[in-house]
Amino acid sequence: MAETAKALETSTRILDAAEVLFVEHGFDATSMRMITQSAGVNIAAVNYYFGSKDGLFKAVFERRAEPFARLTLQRLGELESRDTIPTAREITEAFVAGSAELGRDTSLGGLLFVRLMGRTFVEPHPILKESMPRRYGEVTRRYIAAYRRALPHLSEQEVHWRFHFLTSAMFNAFAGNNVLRLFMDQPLVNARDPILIARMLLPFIEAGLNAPAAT
Amino acid sequence: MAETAKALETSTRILDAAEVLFVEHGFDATSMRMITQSAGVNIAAVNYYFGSKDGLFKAVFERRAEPFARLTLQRLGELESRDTIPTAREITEAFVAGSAELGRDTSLGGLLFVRLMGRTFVEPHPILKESMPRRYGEVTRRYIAAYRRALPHLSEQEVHWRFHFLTSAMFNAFAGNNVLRLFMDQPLVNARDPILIARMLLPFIEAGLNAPAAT
DNA sequence: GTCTATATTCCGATAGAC
DNA sequence: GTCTATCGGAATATAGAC
Repeated sequence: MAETAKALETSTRILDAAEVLFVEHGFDATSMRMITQSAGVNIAAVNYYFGSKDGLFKAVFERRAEPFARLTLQRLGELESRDTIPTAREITEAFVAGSAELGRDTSLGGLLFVRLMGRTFVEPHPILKESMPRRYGEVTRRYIAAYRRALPHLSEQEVHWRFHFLTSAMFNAFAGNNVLRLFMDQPLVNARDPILIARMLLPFIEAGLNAPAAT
Repeated sequence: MAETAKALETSTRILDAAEVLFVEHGFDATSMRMITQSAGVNIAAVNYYFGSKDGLFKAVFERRAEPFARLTLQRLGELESRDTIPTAREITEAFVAGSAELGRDTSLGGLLFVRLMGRTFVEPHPILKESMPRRYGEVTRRYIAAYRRALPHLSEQEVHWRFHFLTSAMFNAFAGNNVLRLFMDQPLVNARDPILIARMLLPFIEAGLNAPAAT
């Protein structure tokens, strides 16, 4: 309590501004001048607090990583503490709810983070090569294990494929990366409401997961 | 026949090199020096042939646009020339086959193009704002119309949503943008074979499309 | 911790010789 | 058409005063 409310710490202001700009323009197209100007801090502050632009990017990611992993794992844990084996639908609800919930809670910057994820798939930054599996390896393994129990008619490989498909659809949907937005002059769907997106996603993914094995 | 075989035209060499580098690193992270060096041409050649880096990017896209649109439209046309209404499965096969076929025919650079598409969703370059709807508007409209006939239990909005989901899953799958690759140290599935990808995709997408409407 | 000033590098683009 | 040389600007990063 030694410090009175002094608006926001400089490092936090940098993280907030950088997160928005990285999501909006990508890593390369975002300069440190844009970031520091948007944050209202001095240009040298980034190097002082984060060492480099790469270090800042990693810090932006790390800040959201733990809450996201904890939330999705907790949801799955609640599901698995019951007597019956969770269905694919229930597992998907737990997984999607994590993102949708983060998306609603703007104080956590959740939607921004999900969009950043969507970006990172197509443009993986080398600095995350080590930290991402450490952060999310357990999440991925445990969800895939749950899906395998729910979908005994599928081989392990095919469960992995379907997890790949569902995460692609999900992260792109929450991120608003829409082929319709690119291909049509006036796309009919362009919603940003995480609740609506989750409602549209669930039947599609549930049915896709439960589909018979590939021939 | 006035020209003897002189390896490859300079402009084509530039297009080929630029396509690979744009896909690999993105537009901003790819410099004209990287491109001209990879193509083995002079640094000034890009401006001579394409006017600017933006012009080159547009040319890279335009080169693949027409064959892709023609192929997918032709497939759908064949389907609709029959007596019966095409099923969601058949429409999806026609759509996916277009990408899978381009992916197989390396002389067309198809897989590269699909990966470039996947990138463009998350990082739309302003220079494509006008040309993309012009090129692909008809493809999108006609496929969505076909899906609407095949899925009369869904509202127009929901058909658009599901088209969004299926294209996300498809383009990411063909592009290899895999959450597993990012989250796990040794992902189980990382295949690049378009035929295998299409075989894994189809049951998932078919079932997802035919799923009941969202509650 | 915060700031100014600057070092260094690389970028896209072009002028002009051949 | 192809090349060299270079311009003007913006990038990251840092040295050093306060």
